[in-house]
Amino acid sequence: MNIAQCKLTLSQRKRLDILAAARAECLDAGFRDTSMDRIAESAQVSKRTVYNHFPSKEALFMAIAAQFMEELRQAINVAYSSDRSLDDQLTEIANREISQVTQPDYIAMFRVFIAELGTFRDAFDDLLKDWNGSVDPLECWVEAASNDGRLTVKNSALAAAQFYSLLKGSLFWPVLAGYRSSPPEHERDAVISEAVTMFLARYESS
Amino acid sequence: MNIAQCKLTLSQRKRLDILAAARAECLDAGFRDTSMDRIAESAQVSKRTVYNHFPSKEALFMAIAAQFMEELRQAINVAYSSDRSLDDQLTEIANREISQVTQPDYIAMFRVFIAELGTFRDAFDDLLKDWNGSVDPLECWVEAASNDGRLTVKNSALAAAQFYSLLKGSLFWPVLAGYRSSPPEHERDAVISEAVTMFLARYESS
DNA sequence: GAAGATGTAAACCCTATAGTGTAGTTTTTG
DNA sequence: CAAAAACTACACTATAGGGTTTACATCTTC
Repeated sequence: MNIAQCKLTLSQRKRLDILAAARAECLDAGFRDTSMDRIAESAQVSKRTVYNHFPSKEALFMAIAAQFMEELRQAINVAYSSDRSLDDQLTEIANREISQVTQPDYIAMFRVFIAELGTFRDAFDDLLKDWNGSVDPLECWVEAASNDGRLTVKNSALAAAQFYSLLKGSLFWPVLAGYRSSPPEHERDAVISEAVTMFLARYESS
Repeated sequence: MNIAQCKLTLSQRKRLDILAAARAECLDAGFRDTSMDRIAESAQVSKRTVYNHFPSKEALFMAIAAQFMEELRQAINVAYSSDRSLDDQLTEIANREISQVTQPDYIAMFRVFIAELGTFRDAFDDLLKDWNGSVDPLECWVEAASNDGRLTVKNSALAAAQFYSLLKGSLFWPVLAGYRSSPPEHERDAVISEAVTMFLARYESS
């Protein structure tokens, strides 16, 4: 459970230990079903120390959420290339997206957040504000391909959303919602390939 | 909060009152954050009566889940028509699906279930068993249109899933996950129209 | 090496809530 | 109407868990 020691002060190390432990416990049992006592024990830290770093359970949870979103911000940066086929590039984008989105931890964390949406809506809204402000890399890609004359797209934001929808609608959301299990590799590939085909059938310049 | 009186015995009425109250409280605050006392009060029933009908909070919750799924089973039955344009028929299917799926109560209930997924996974799996066994009406529609020679589809299940994905990926899932608010009417229409266009661009027989 | 920040352990308070037991009242039913 | 079944009010148990306090130990930094 301990983080690599590095050159951090004891206090900083403990803080990271607490965050890591809290996160692990959340993924394992959900935020509601873990207690500050358990988190402290799992982090090998006294309960009081937890409260020294985080004034309340709520604050600890929001710190986890912020940390998680920070990780997601390492966004997929797919630059458009006029040399490679569109099919190739879209398949690569899709594979990266799906790799991220099918990680068990990602799904579990997402579920935990949805579960707490009712309680923490305001705090979440704050976190989402700048996230929603950022530009979607796929949208940029679509625009670039459009400017290059290889796609005919009017609304690139909508087109990008459509592509994501085709992927996640089969491979992510139903798993998150718990009405199907994680898709096997061959299905993953089939869905991606069909999404690319459909997208190009609609938007590729003739 | 009372159900229409009809010719039910007192006991039956109470049972329905309890279910309705529990459901309302769930939608309002989530299952975890409502108590049996509150449910009893809201149903205008003594707490003991609640426990006479449902042996535990868990049992009560699963009864709500079963009731909810039963309602959803009143599935959309869109018969394929060889007279009407495909565009028209798909738009109608989409509108019905989206109407259902954008109801605030539907979304809230879905969220509650996701929140409890960790705790009740086994019980949910039982509920899902026969739900997953049933045939998807859109899949039937696609097959009918295919047999009629107006669509060229190899995998109709996947094609149906793609169509749903295009709709829900913009209009439902992000709302459920809480990272966007309910879409305004004009966006709803635009997404539906673009989904239909994309679907036909891919599958309509030339 | 001393001051001040930080960590530790354990007891403690307070509140919420699932679930039960009981004694008495109302509704259903034969 | 009488018996059985269901409902009610209410007190009670048991437990969990967030958060605080205290007395003492350890680490960081000047």
